[in-house]
Amino acid sequence: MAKKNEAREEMTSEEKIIEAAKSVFIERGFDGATMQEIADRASINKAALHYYFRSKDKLFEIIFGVVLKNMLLKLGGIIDQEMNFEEKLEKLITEYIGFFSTNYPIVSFVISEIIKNPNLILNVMDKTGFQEKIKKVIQMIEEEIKAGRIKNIKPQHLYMNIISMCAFPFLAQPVLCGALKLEKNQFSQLMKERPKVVSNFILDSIRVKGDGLRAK
Amino acid sequence: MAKKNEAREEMTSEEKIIEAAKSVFIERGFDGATMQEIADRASINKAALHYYFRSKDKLFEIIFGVVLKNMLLKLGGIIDQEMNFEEKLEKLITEYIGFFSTNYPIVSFVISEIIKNPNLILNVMDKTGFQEKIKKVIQMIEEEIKAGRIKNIKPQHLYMNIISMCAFPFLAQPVLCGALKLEKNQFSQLMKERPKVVSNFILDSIRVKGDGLRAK
DNA sequence: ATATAATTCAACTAAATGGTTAAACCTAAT
DNA sequence: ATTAGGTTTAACCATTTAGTTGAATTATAT
Repeated sequence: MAKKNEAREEMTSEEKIIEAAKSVFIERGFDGATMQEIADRASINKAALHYYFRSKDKLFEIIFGVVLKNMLLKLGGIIDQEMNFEEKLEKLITEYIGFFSTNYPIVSFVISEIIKNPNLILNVMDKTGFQEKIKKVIQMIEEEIKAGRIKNIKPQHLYMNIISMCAFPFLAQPVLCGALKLEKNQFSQLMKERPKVVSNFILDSIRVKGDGLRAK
Repeated sequence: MAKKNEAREEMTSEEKIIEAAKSVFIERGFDGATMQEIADRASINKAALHYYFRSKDKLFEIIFGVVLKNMLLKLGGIIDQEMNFEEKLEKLITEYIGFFSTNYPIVSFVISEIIKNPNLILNVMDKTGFQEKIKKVIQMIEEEIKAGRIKNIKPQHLYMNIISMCAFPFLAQPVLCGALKLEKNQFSQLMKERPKVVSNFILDSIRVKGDGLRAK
């Protein structure tokens, strides 16, 4: 905590505001956030807030852009190393789950706000190179299929399957815990196992039959 | 539309309020909703709103309870018929996807609000018998495993996989469309295929090897 | 040191919003 | 018809909130 306070001394007001606004918006959403709380959390006056960022909308637009961009950059930066397909897939899944387990408040914030206002993505998506990264994944899948190393499935479906199984359990955590009667630590335990489980689940599904050597 | 207006004439104020409040809360969330808009949409005075439901909080509590309960009842009522495991699984997936494709605003509303205030589930979950329904699914999976008809996987993980692949694409629809460069109609097309795709994907994964007869 | 510009602040405004009140209005039952 | 009950309304209140203002303060350059 000493570190954070030291750091804050050296931060410009603008930086303090951005950090504060990020945390408030993520915690409360656009409607739940107030300029006052953002100002308080940045340890500045509310008027200074308007001095730096004209309005709540402007501020939100910027914060949302930053948050979404960072998220897409992180998610996009995962699939670069040279490995074979199975290793790549396992790596991807493991890192996705790691990301979502740490950042699900951000993901949930992004999804909620986008559902309320779908225009919000349009600006950001292009600037991150995320689409190109995903295209690479799609192409990789296509090649594996063409080479007959995995079963035939539309790459978009496979990608949706992967990201769904990695992300959804964290978003729906309270509901799932209720439905499955899980305590928090039981849920955490399941999530620790999950990278292996999901990897195996997917590989078991898409590996071509007759490849009995690697099976189980 | 005639039907809706006719119906509204016969509705009590209380019913009109509940319907209006439901739509406003789902559309805007608790923070984004205003009592005025709810009153307007119910075609009554704002004071009448407070006459029937003391406060915004009280009204929200009731609406949220109703919405979540209906959702859980629908999701829970899907798995009753007598069939074999594979048929049941396909049926479950098909109906889940059908439900989420129609009701994702509700699902997203429920998830967002619960994330902001996890206490909200506690009350409702018990009253719906949802947990018992899920327990049945879990037991069914356990039996299949014990009988050696599907591979060994923790039933909770399998259930999470199923519901994730059914629900998440709709929640993340705008993001996925952006990432995969899909037009709305292309996305709809994918979602039409999805019940079959997901069913096959799961069955391919959990069927025991050597059962080459049914494969592909 | 002084002038200039950037930054911060306390105090304010205007609009929106949740909630209240008291009177008016129905609608049965007597 | 009258009355007693629930129901509806317009007008109001108190609080919160985004946004403003103008003065004070701090840093920066001359």
